[in-house]
Amino acid sequence: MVRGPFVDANGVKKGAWSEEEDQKLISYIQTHGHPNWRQLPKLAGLARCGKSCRLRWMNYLRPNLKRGNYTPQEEEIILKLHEQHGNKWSLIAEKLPGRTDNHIKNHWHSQLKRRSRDRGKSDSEVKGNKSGRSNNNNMTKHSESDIVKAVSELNNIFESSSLDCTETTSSTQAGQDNSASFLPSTDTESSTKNSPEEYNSGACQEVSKFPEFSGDFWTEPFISEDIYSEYCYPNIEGAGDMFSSDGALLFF
DNA sequence: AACAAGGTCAACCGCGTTATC
DNA sequence: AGATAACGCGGTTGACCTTGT
Repeated sequence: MVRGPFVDANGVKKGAWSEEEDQKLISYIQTHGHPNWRQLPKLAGLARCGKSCRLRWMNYLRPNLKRGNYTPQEEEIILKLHEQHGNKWSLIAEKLPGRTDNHIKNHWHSQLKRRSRDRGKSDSEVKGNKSGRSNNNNMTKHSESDIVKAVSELNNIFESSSLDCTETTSSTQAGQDNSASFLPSTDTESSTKNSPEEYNSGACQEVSKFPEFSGDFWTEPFISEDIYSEYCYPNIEGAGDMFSSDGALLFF
């Protein structure tokens, strides 16, 4: 799925990341943070450029990333925000905790672009589309208030969610949406070698303290970024500044 | 079963913006 | 104020996967 690893003329490694490289990057950022991406690869013992390290961390290794299928709510927000802002993926990503601009961009190009196009067609045209998923076809142009409302509803879900950091729950149920797979799984048999989940579990030294995330992203308590900073940036001050004292996200 | 076409997604590249000297 | 470095964003690529024929 990804370019095979190779070394360019400057001795900089490119292409797919190995597990060892991931662990080096995770381990370094865990301890030192990432005040300077340019210097980071050298200090971390990686033969990568800073950009590559940053991208790998931001899109794949960073704790609290949400992977797996997009929920209808998420897709709706993406569609609305894209309608309003265009290809401002980082801006859209800000409204979708756990999703990265790169992921959203990919999802847009692979699925939502088509759906958005269908919205511009008449109902009869859309019905004639054999691959059309009709659940969103009745949507119309969105006003700013629509978007604010949708995002606000999501924020309410996050803010109203309680979180007990000391609580551990049973391992995830078989067959459920793996959208919360950024959390380390306690089921070692089911974890896939080289999976991002496995990497992320290594990113946090005290993985057993993570509460298990056992349900849908939109209905389960959202994992507070305080936990993110506490467990994954144990040595970095102010890592949780982007969150309010009660743990609510300050994204909105 | 074999092949082709389209889909998916991690990663790279180039450029604009911001920070620092 | 200008030059340079560093960062971040959006577009694009390329290899694997899935689906259709």
